[in-house]
Amino acid sequence: MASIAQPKRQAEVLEAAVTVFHRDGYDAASVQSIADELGILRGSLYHYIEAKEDLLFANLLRAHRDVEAILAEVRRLDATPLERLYAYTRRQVEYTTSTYPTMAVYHRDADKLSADRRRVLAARWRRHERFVVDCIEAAQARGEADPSIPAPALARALVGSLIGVSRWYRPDGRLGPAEVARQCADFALAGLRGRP
Amino acid sequence: MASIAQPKRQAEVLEAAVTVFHRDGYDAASVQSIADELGILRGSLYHYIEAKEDLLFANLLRAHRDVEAILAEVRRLDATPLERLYAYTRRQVEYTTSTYPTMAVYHRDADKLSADRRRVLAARWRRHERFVVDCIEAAQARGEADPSIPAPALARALVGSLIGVSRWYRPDGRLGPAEVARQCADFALAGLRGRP
Amino acid sequence: MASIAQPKRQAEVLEAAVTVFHRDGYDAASVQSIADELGILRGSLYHYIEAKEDLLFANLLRAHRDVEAILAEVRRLDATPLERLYAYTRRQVEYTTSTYPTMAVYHRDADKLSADRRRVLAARWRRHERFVVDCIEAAQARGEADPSIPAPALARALVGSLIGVSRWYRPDGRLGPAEVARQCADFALAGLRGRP
Amino acid sequence: MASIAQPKRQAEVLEAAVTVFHRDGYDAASVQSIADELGILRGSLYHYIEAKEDLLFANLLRAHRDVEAILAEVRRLDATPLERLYAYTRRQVEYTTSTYPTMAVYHRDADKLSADRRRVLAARWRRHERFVVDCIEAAQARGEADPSIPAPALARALVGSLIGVSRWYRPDGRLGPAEVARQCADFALAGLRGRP
DNA sequence: CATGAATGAGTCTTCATTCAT
DNA sequence: AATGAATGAAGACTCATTCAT
Repeated sequence: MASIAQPKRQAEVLEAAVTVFHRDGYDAASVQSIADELGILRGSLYHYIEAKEDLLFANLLRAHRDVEAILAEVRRLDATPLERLYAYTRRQVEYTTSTYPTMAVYHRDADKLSADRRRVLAARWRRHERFVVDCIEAAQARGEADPSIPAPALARALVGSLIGVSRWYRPDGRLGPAEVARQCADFALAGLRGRP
Repeated sequence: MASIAQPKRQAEVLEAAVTVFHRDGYDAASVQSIADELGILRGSLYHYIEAKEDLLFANLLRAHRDVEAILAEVRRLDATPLERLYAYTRRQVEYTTSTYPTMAVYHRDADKLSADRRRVLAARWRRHERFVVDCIEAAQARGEADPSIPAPALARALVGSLIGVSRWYRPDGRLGPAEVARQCADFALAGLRGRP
Repeated sequence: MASIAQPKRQAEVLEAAVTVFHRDGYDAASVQSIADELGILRGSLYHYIEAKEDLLFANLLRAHRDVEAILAEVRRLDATPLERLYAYTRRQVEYTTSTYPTMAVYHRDADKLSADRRRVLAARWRRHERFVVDCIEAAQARGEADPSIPAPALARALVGSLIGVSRWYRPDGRLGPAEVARQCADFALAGLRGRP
Repeated sequence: MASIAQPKRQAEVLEAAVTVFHRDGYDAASVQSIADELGILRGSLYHYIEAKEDLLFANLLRAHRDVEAILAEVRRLDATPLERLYAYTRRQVEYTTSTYPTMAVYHRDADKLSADRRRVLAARWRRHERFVVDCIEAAQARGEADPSIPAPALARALVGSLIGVSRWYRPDGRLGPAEVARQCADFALAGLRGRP
């Protein structure tokens, strides 16, 4: 980002971008339509960015910062591994639903970024996954999670459930973020525990 | 599809397309690169299709036919609802992994289709979901599935797990289709059953 | 037309287009060659238009506006029907010759437009014809025009003569617009009067 | 034309072509649609022709042969110049209307031919015009045609009327060829005679 | 900060034509 | 005669980006 502008305007630009990216897909979204969304001209957008890709990257980077804050918070919890996983799941789903289009864009369009930027995100994503795997292994060690499935596989299944939410959730639906988060966490945690 | 050609060549064309769509994304995939994959000229591709979109649609339609065959097979099973769901989950994951790039393209690019075609797929998708919801409701009625989460929510969670597989599975990974299917089905079924 | 541009540039673009359309025919005329005529790049042309067809339509619409101004002027004349027809014929031919390529393009390429736009022009063209038919009927009623031929047929013959001019007239020929107009009007009016 | 085929088939091919050329315009008419009209495949058409242009040229050449037959017939008439012109006009209009789409294609699309072929037709067209001009000059010399307009100008006006017919005539209209021809000839001849 | 004209590379698609079968 | 797969050139149009004002 050229980032010379006032933070407020920057945030508006990012939000307009993520809205359009979500609606049209990153590739099909034109710089024009983002400018339209903001009520400015195409050329004027280039005061805030250097390239269209910046708008995607900045949004996804923000998502990572937010999610990492959730992780830090969960880490600070005085709780068993399974309780941590439950807390993580709920907060993650709440985040996904309340910032609605962001995570949907993340999971669909992150790989449209340049190789360099993709690597930056991938590294942060791996740390995220590592946290989940670690929790699951600890839970398995305590006999609280299904030992017949390797922790990485369980982690993929758990995270997959969370990602799934960004595919179907709509802010105007019947269920609010909290309820969705509860249901999703209950399902995932039972899945982790496995059959009695 | 213009479909005047020999079925074998048609199938090759479709496969080349899905390979490229998976690698580059539907929007970023050029007709040129699909032709390259086939070793023919860009223009020659238009013997088999009328538009690039046909290649996406034909692939996704085939996926629906295949999945519906799985559904029919599962329906014919002499089993409890939960057993049906288990069988469904395993076969679905086996299908996803063995036709590898197809379902990944489905879940990422289906909404790039024209409105008409999107509607066609959406209708078939709803029937698919309905099947899952029905099974879950039957299982809940028999006390075999968690009654504290509405069936549609459980269905979304279950199906989300399956879709998740198409996001991370790679055919050259350590786990084969059968094993992935087993782990995924075990996780999802435990999730359905809920806490003991 | 996207019509955001300065009117002067717009007019230059239209004129370049009509020149090329006349030289090559609408279908065979490439957007490239119109851009060449203007000394800009192919892509730059799309600042002024949304599609090649816009260039044809805008030119033909302008022709209609101009011709309708002639009709209005003739209507205001204090004259007999036949005198009106004579005035109409002369001015129409003068217009055709002085805006040279425009009417030639009109009569050759108008039916290349989309159905919608063709309808717009056809409606205006019918009003034009109606004016001529009305004048002829009035002249017949006063015994000043051949009563043995139906007015619509005479109108077609008259208008056909005018259109014919756009087929052979060249601005570098021996005859100027005024002379051509006089000759054409004398011929057509004698044709209307019929044999003595 | 490759002309190895039976004359009957050849004629069918030519007619299909002129029908499509008239409907779509030469440039926009695809070889495909001509093949469709004949119920054969695109490739098969190339047994009868070497290039699409052959179909246009052959049709226009046939028109010239037919028109020249009319001219020869009129020349043989034992009549005054004006009577000849009247006979010429009627037969020409009858020909135009009865072979309906052919002359319409001639006057709209002849200049799409290659330079060589355009020259061939142009030469024959000039002979045609010369005949008309000669008749008019003879008529003027006998005081039977308006002397205040140069013969070439009158010829253009006369021929323009004839061409005009091919623009609006439809075979399903109210007027038959004979009637149209009479009206058109009466108008044109009165135009030639000029004011009494 | 904003404008809007211009760029230039790239995309999908069409189509006349050829040729082995 | 007919087929239909393949060609290759050309066309309209899009769009991210730049820059003088």
